[in-house]
Amino acid sequence: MSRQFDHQPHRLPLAGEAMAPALPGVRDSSRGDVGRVPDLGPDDSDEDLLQVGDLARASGKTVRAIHLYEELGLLRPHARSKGRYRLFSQDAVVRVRWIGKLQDLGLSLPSIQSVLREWEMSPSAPGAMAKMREVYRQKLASTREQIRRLAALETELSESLKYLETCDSCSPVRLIEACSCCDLHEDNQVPPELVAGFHIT
Amino acid sequence: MSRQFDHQPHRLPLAGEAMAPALPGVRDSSRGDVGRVPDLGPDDSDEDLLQVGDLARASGKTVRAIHLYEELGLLRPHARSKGRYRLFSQDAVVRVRWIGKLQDLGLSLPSIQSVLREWEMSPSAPGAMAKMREVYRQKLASTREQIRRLAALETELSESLKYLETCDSCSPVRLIEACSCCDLHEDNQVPPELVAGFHIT
DNA sequence: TTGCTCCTCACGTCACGTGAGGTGGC
DNA sequence: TTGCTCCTCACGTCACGTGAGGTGGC
Repeated sequence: MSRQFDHQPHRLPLAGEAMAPALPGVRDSSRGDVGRVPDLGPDDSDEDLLQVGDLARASGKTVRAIHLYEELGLLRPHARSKGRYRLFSQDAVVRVRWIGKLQDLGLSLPSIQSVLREWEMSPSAPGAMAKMREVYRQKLASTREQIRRLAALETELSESLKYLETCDSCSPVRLIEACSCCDLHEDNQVPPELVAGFHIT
Repeated sequence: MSRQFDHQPHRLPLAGEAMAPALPGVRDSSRGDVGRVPDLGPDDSDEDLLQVGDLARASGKTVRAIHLYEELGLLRPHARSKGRYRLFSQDAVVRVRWIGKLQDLGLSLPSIQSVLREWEMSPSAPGAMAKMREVYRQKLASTREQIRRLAALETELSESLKYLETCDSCSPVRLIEACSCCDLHEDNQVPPELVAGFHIT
């Protein structure tokens, strides 16, 4: 089922490895730790590269979604294998999870795109942080509002379920039309909106 | 701005009113209370009909959305005016709000469609109620889960904002690249994921 | 060769948004 | 006539889902 991290990390030969060994900074090792190429220079990021499938499992997103994020410039594979397989660094997991969280906060992918561009364009570190803070401050407010809405819905659901409990004592041969003149509910209680919505039109 | 209920309810001449007065149950009155047609039979629902715009405002949905719901069979106008304007009964407001709540609970319109069909097809009142309860029971669980997720995100946002407060004391000429070796945060605190996500790739 | 994973199009889906071009009704 | 609201197509958008047809690598 899960072949996530319970095996050797992927080590595919990189694009241009044999054909253009002069190209620096683009290396890794081949699968199963056999055929590792000799080091060609100082490089600290040639370990533990992930294929899209691995990244998908590690981040809880689909391969298609990750392709889309890359298309939108939210993500870049660290390298490509000879067979054009995308190879991601571990950082990519953080990035994809980060995208998911911003989505949960209500940002669209185009919004995330522009937030990220602004960040990358920013000439000043604390300036970039200030913009980030503004976004997060607003999202904290809207998230709290969203929680309030869901909590209200939760209450409505509970009350509707309580109301519907009474229906257990109704006769199975009763037709739905009879509900409008039902007197089983205590104090002729008016049905909650989640129940009333069915009956209408 | 809001012309919702601060004026006379709409009273448009109904379709077929002059041409086919024999058609019963399809009536209302003309706008501004002038030109009201005489009653043509027993009918208790010819008052306070709403145009789509009114329904949209009253339910917080767009006209386009209401058209879509009608297309999907989730809603039917009580009647049409001579000019083919849709005329909705007050019940429609409850129905549209109900749709919105089920959407908030995570149901798609096709799902709502089938829930509604099942309900309308059900031969037994308590049987229909039992099915409704099953849906609501599951949705109560998923809503609680969703609230938990959002609450966790809320905590993360708060912590990220707190972390970012420290950046106020950073020099404005600092570049973002310097963040990776920043030592301003207490105990060399590791940045929260919502902050780390920016830095990556 | 088999089995698995990946590749690049490219069309489908869901819940609408957004005009285009026209009519209704005071 | 003006101003507002409505009508019916019909194409656009957003975040993917879902094949189609092909290749990579043990």
